[in-house]
Order: sequence, then C-alpha cells, then structure tokens
Amino acid sequence: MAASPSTAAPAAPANRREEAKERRRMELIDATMRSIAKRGFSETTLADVADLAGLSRGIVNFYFKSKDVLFAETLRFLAEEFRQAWRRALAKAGSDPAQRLRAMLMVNFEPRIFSRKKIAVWYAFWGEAKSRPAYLAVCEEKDREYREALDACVVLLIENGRYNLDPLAVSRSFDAVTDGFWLDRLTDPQCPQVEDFVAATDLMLATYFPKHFSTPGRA
Amino acid sequence: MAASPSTAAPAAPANRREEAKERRRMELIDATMRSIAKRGFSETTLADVADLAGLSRGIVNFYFKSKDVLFAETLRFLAEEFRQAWRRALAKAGSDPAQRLRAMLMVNFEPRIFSRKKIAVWYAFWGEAKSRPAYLAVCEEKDREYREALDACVVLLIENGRYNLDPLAVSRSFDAVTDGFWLDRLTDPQCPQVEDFVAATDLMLATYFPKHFSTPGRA
DNA sequence: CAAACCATTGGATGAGCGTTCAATCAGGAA
DNA sequence: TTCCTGATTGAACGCTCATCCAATGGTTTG
Repeated sequence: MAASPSTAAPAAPANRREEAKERRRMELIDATMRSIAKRGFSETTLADVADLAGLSRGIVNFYFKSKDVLFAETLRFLAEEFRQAWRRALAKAGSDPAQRLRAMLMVNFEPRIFSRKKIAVWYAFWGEAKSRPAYLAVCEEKDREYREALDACVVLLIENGRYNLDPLAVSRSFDAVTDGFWLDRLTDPQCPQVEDFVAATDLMLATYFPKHFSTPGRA
Repeated sequence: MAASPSTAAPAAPANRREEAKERRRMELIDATMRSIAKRGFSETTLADVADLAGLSRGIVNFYFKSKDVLFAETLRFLAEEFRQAWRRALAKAGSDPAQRLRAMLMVNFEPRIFSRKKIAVWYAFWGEAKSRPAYLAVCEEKDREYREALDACVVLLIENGRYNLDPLAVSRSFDAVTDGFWLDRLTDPQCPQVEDFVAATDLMLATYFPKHFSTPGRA
C-alpha cells in the first residue's frame, strides 16, 4: 500500500499537475454527460461541452484526441462506475446467495446510478452502439461481466432452494427488468419514485424465490 | 363501409397518383430505418437515406418538409405499427384475461416487431427523446396506451385468481422486462433466439400466475 | 528574479450537411 | 400527337461544427 518514491510527497508539483489534469478530464466528461442528457447525442457539440464546463472552445481537443475519444471515455467512465458499484455491493452482501442477488439488482437503483442524467447517456450510447464498434465493445463487456455475476447468484440460489426454474431464463429476466426500469425512468417524466421500482423488484424476487424473500408490504 | 364516390374507382388516375406518393413515402421511411440501424441516429444523413432508397439527393425535402419531420413520421409509423399489432392480438385472444395478457406480451416478439432494424430505431429515438418534445410525445402516447391495456389485463387476472399481488408493480415489471429483452436483442449480437425470450416470458407468467399458466418445459 | 514549460485561449480553416431551386423528365389529358 | 401537370434531379448556397494552431497567461524550476 505504500506509495512509490516518486509519488511519496503528497503535494509534489508534478503530482498537483497530474491531479489537476485528471480533474479537468473528469469535468469535461461530466459536462459531456450533461450535454447529452440535455440536448441528446446527435446535438451535442464540443462547443456546448466546453460551455457547460466553463472553459474555452478548443479545450476538448487538448484533453482528448477527438470528439469520438471523448465519447468513448465517457462511456468507459460510466461502465467502470457501474462495475465498481456492483462489486462493492457484492462484497458488502456477504455470502448468502439471496442477499447477493438482491444486492446486485439494487445497484441499479442507487442514486449515483439511477439518475436521469446518466441513464440518458446510457440510452444515447445504446442508440448509437450498433454502428460504433468501440462503444459496443465497452457496453458488451460491462453487460457480460454483470450477467456472469448475476448468473452465478441465480444458479446458487436455485440449487440452494431446489426451485424448479431455468437459471438462464431467470437471470435474463432479472437483467432485462432493471434495464426496462431504467427506460421508464428516462421516458416517463413524472411519477414513479425509486421506491416503486425497488418494490417491484422485491416483489419479483419474492415471486420467483418465495423461500428466500417475503412479499413486500401492500397498499 | 362503402367507399366515397371520389375513391370508388379502383384504378382512377388520381388514385394511382396518391398510391404512388404513399408508396414513396413508405420507401423513404423504410430507408430511414435502415440508415439509422446501420449508421446510428447521429450519423444518418438525408444523402444516405436517399441512396438507400435508390433516389436522388433532394428527394426527401420533396416528400417531407424537413429532416426532423421525416424522423418524426418514422417514429409515428413505428408507434402505429406497434399499436395495431397489440390491438389485433388482443382481438384475437378472446376474453380470457390470461390469454389476453399473454397475447399483449408476445406481440413484442412478433417477427415484424422484434427485428434488430426496428429495435435499433426505437432505441435511437429513446436516446434522443429527452431533448426532442415531438419524439417524446409519440413515445409517451404509445407507452401510455399499451400500459393501460396491460394494466387492465393484469388487474382482471389478479382479481380472477385472487393473487396477492400489487397490480401496478406487476404490470410495470412485465412492461419493463420486454423492453429489456429488446435491448438484449439490440446489443447482444449472437445467441439468444426468439424462443428463449418467449420461454423467459412464459416462465415469468407461470411464476406470477401459477393458477393460469403452467411452467414451460425445462432442459 | 528570470527562464522554461505547460495549460489555455479563441479565431481560422475546411469539410459536411440540410435546404433550396431551376431545369428536366414522365405520364395522363385533350 | 401535343400539352400540361407534377415528380424528380442534382448542383449551388449558407451554415454549423470539429479540428488546428499561433498567441497568451500562469506556474514551476533553477
């Protein structure tokens, strides 16, 4: 855990430079997400990104080689954030398969993840993904890893409870339902609170795995 | 049901003109969908649409007032196709609430609907919808109508079988899961056959409503 | 303090695109 | 056949945008 010699001094100048640079990159990625959420992918311009970041017009091409690279890095940031979130949740969930499965699903509704801004960006990329292999690769890897972890939880839980269920079909359905809730969040501007989505997910868990989950309270 | 005098003659010249015009419009809308599916929304140009339709560059602005209008009409076409599909399915399903619910869900997997081309277009629009009120309105209306019909089926089925389920949560989940399957179809280029999605949906039906649906065969 | 370096600016450039429109073409009417 | 209406073409226009770059300002180094 000890820092290497070259990075030992916390306030070393070279360090501050690097930190500042990293912060700027993040500011630009954040501005990119805001712009996509506000204007849509196809109307996002580098000028708008720079404006939202409060910086000058030419700045993006200094920090990122091109617009395409900026977009790819933005997507990569989102994928990494999501990956870390479910891994953290899994670590915190302990060893009970039921709690592990629930933890993996509930990650989708964490405030940091379940924001209209970020969901808008995910959907913008999905809309473009087919034609841009670089984006598709990032999406696919994120999806594959998450699905594999989800599959593992589901398989264990089905064995554990001797449920008569096809694990792949169940896993696929749980994965799909959270993506569908994201879409609701994106297109349905009013109503459904986070709690409603959590409740629907809990209900689904209790319905598929009644020995491990109890039905949430009803109105 | 009788045609009005002015449209009575099947091969009247004025009719042929109108028919040809309508056919051209459809060709252009189809080319638009192909272009969006191939290149993504943000890289779709009118030149590409015209090329795909095998027509000249300026043609789109003759049939549609602007690029925006062409896109809006494309979306409207998809929404209308979907609406008609589930209404037809509902009419054919008879009066049994269980069969009506299943029919409404299976519409999502009809070949005409569940094609990568069309799903790519849906997702492209969802990615842009937030920033374009005209698109959002079409999407919302389509969603609202479908959800209302779905809700009605679910409510009836829950009453009918005296299930202890929150109808809104159930309806929301079934709606979400099909949208999620669409996303799988879009981003996951290989594997899952239509039959797998149908099986997962049937499994979900059987799990929520065991008195009305039996678990599909297992491997 | 001076010198060197690096981040940052904002205007210039050129490509690509939507839109327009005058010219051309085809098919039905007379 | 000839005329006429409306469909279709494709080149031209003007605008927006990504990219580039020479000049500037600020900060670290010696």
